[in-house]
Amino acid sequence: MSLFSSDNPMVRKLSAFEDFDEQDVRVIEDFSEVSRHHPSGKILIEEGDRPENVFLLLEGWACRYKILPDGNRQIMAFLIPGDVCDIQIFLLKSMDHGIALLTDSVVAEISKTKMNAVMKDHSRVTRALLWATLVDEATLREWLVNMGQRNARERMAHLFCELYVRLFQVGLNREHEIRFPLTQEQLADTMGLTPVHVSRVLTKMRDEELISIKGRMLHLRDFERLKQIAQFDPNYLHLDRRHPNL
Amino acid sequence: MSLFSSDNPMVRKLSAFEDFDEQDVRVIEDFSEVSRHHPSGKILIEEGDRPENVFLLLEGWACRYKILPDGNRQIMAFLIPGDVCDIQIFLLKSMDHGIALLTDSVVAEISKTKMNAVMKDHSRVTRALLWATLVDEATLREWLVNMGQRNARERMAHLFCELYVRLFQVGLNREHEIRFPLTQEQLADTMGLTPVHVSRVLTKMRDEELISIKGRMLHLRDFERLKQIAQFDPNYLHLDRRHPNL
DNA sequence: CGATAGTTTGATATCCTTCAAAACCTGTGG
DNA sequence: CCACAGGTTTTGAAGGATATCAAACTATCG
Repeated sequence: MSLFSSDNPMVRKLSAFEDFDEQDVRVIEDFSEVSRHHPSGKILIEEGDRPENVFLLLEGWACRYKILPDGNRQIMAFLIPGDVCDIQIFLLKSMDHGIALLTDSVVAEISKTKMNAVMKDHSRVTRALLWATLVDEATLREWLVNMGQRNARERMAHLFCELYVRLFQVGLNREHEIRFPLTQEQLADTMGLTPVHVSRVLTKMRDEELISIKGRMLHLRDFERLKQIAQFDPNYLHLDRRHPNL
Repeated sequence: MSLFSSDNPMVRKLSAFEDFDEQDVRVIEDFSEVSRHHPSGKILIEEGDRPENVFLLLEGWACRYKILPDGNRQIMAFLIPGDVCDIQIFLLKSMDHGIALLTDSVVAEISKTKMNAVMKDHSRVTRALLWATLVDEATLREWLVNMGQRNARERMAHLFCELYVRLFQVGLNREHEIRFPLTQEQLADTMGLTPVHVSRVLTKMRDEELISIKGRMLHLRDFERLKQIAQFDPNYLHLDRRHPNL
């Protein structure tokens, strides 16, 4: 939390990296000034689009995804409150992937001019935004490790641990419990598995009292064992300043 | 190629994004000023290190990798001449992965002060460096797609296509032929497969006259079919300005 | 020329997919 | 409150892709 605390999810998130002063906090909160509700399923950016704005998620979940010619879909990231879709986005001529909402959400859009102005005048905020970009990239690398080196059960455990830590960071957890709006099909598209296999693995994990899922809530009943199964090391989230022992 | 052409691999690479003037080219070439030879296997950065310099690869190959507690290794990126290891690296308190040389190489190190000075005074170069970062991230996403949605044969084909295009971009290809220093074990660590299976798949691809490998050179004997097998779409490399039809 | 790293091959086991059907939710209209 | 529709989850049987283990073979390099 910043010295001047805030319930703005982006302030909470970036505070893991930088101590902000009052003005910094105002600058970040300002990003959320103009926000809109959008329904689940809404596509914020489509592959091929020329990016016009930076999106900032205030409430809800979104994902980055790519659809292959054969129709298969790969989800490459989840966005949760406080996350932005790439602040340097304007450098690209066209998007190489899409971003879609997974739940009804509240989204702010930041114009190119506003983003440039902030990056010119507010070095601490800029540093924090660039740090967030590095963390996104590190997360992507860890997902690659997840796919390459872990089996279905370990992958699942790893994702649960990551999401818990990230939601914790923005204050959206309860005690070992988080909102979990993903369908098993979306989980399958995330992990490179079939929904059938996801179902089997989840059933097994429930039987072993590792987790329970009901009503779109996920309860990590044995966080320690989940971390161990996943060989989960949160270092890649680069949160050490705040939460030395998650 | 830039208006003021250069055989510096970084100039060649970044020219895919930006037209540089003479001074820009000098700034980029200046990064290579102080360079050193290092032997294959040398670890440039180890997981846990506090990053001190930005590394720029001038000759040779390197990889980003992570080693899990159980000893398994995942390779998460290949660096080829012209590639840098993350210009924002100083924002991190410790590295979440290592970078090692895969061949004898020539490497330049750029100090924090030098990098900061360039980013302050040379906007075109800075934009190009940030673009390169975005491309690295996009490549990581494509690798995730590769792992999640493609089988061993398709993954392999995809990697070959990507490496050919990237080496083409810095002028290090021959006609459908590139240097290819990777062992099958390294390929396995890249694709999340066993060396045994990599061997079988490669043997099959050779039998089908898709590729041939001898003396650490890779020949793409049927690039069209490889692209098709991999569903290779180079859009994620964001090279459209230069090579509209690779 | 021998030592060592790298590659190939075979037999068998495991994980995950595929296909198909049934069961279970959840929200909606009557 | 019920019935139904659509999406989601579960279950079973069988097949395919990749792993594992072990051994032989082949480059490469001092």
